[in-house]
Amino acid sequence: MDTPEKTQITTPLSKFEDSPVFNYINSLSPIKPVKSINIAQTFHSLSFASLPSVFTSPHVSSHKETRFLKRHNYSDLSKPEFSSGNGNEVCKDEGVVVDAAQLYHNSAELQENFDPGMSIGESSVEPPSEHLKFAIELPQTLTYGCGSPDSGCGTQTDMVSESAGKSLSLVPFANEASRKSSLEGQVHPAGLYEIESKKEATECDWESLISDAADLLIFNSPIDADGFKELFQKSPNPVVGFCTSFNEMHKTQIVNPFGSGEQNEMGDPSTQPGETIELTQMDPTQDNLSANEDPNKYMTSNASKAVSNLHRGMRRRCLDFEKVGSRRKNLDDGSSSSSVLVQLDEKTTPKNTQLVPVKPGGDSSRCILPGIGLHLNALAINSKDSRKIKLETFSSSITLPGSAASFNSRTTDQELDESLTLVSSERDNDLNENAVPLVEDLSQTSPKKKRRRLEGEPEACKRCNCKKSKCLKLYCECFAAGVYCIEPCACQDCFNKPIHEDTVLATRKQIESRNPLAFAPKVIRSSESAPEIRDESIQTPASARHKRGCNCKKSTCLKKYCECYQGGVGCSINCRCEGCKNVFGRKDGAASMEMEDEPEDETEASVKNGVDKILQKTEIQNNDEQNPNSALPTTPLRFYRPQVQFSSKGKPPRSFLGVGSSCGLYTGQRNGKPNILRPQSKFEKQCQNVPDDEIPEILRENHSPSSGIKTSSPNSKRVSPPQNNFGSSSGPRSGRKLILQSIPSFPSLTPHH
DNA sequence: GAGTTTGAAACT
DNA sequence: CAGTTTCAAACTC
Repeated sequence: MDTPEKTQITTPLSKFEDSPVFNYINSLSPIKPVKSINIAQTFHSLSFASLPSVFTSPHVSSHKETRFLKRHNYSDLSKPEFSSGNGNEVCKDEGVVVDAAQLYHNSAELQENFDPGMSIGESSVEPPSEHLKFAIELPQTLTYGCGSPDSGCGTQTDMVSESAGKSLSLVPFANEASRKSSLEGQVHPAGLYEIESKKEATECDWESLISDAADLLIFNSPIDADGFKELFQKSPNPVVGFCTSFNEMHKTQIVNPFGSGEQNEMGDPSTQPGETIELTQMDPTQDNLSANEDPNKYMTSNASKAVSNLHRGMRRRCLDFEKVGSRRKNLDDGSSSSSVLVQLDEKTTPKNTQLVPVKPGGDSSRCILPGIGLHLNALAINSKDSRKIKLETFSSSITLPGSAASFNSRTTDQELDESLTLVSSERDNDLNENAVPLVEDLSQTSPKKKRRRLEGEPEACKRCNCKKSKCLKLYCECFAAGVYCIEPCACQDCFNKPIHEDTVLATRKQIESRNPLAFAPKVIRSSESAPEIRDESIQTPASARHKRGCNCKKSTCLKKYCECYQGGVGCSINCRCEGCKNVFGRKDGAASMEMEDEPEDETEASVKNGVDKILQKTEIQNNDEQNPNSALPTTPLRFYRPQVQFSSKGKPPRSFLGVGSSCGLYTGQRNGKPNILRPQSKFEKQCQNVPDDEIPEILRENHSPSSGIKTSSPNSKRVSPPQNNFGSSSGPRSGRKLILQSIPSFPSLTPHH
């Protein structure tokens, strides 16, 4: 209201009032413009903020359609429909400022009618983009809406739903919305007015739709919805509540690779290279404060920014792949060095891969991202599934009651940052390590040579030293990790830079075409096992496995030459190694680590001693690595203990996470990101769960109990149980199922429904 | 820092 | 799929 925009809006309304049409409308609807406006704004702000990245707007699609299409291949068929439909609608919408004003008004009224809880919950659920989308549709709705005042929400809702194409449309919306969430931020001031009005209207529609469709689609369990609502309701200031919830969501999203699709959009003008900011730093509290101070302002121009920022943070952490845009240039300038290549959902399909440079100053998360991205990519294979994951994550975070709530609260951005940092450190996975320097690392940007870095700086991101591969082959650690080479790299003729993005992407595609999992984490870690690992020194063998297995002949799998060893995982049946003495688990099934279980003196005694040395060298960093284990907490409590207890014995040379981050692995693996969360919150759990289903078969091999590998492999015996999910008594699947149950709301959103 | 070893990646 | 070559990290001195 205070904002100029609002003022503008009101003005038009006054003018309209004079018009016969307006009068007619008024006669029809008791709604009063003024009041509605205020309310509308409130909602607007809320809705705006609330808009989850999850959903995209048609506009976005129009703008970036190409990218979206690529990435969102997985998206449901329905989606395309939307996009097409939206595109048409959008055209219509454009230039409809006046209508928009009315819409705005109407929407405000509608909002009033809405149940705050519902709207809020809805809004939170909704992606920002959706507003746009709805806005697009609104024009039509508007006309109708005018006709029937009472219809208000209901009418619009119906209209919307119709335009959308049906209840199912919600799902697609969500997908698109996620994509386009960034759009809002990008919107130009000129268009802002329209957009806002549209947004409001959209919100109304959205809310109404949700309310109507909620039963059908979104929330499988009322609990989820309620829980979500509670978040908002709890906070005295809806805005604040929203922010909080929003942040949480973002966190979740961050963890969730799938949100990546949006990242691109985030880029926008608003996203300046310099700005790249890290959401991590963004303090939810601050956001809230700002919102409180000037909600309207916050909501409007700032709101978009805030949202975009949040998204950005999320995205960046998660993986921004393509947004290179303006940033890239800056990066290229050499300002920053580190850039991260992240693969989006598309990665599921090799072709879609995209790289995004990240600023050096960027988040610590960067390092993580690459891995995550990759992992995600792998996971992404099932686009649908990916969605589920997202949703699940979201819902889970939201849904959790009491303890859960606490958990969520914890997962503030800061926490996330921390967790990310930890993860990153932890995760020096094969892939990730080198990939991106942490923020801290960035400071180190000093041209230390890689070796130095490796030796002295365990955590430091790896840097390559390629001379002939041009950093466009998997030989290059940076490239393999999905990150751009940075200044510290000693590579020659490097093409793995933002400047050569096209080349990099093309090369990646080529490699992926050859081997879709080429950029997937080499080490797959079953999240399930993690929990157990903690207590026990290292059960890694079981918990994690190298994707393809090693082929060591002379190193006896006791040196970093061995990828299994390097990844801190035991050798498995997949390995063709000779004379395996892998401390983390021998191919033959004997895991030195497992000694506890099966004390094979040979392995341990002899190996251990030697190993210990090695480990010590490699080491240290392992502290973080240990975390990985911690990361896998099955129970919420575990979250609190990020640090794992690695047995004094062996710390894996590198982070286990590699894999998964699992949840992505993170979920592991790359997913890790999610897993990433040091505390590993639900998110991780979810991720973990997800992985089984979503992880590519290859990845699964090791993990899934079903996989022949596991069963066959000696290690698998031990491992398999844990792997199965959390190793909890519940049994592998059961654990997962449980999670899913908790998550229900999101799944419902998925196209399935 | 130079040279060697090693095994993955790439190629045939 | 197997064998060979290429490559860069890991390692040694």
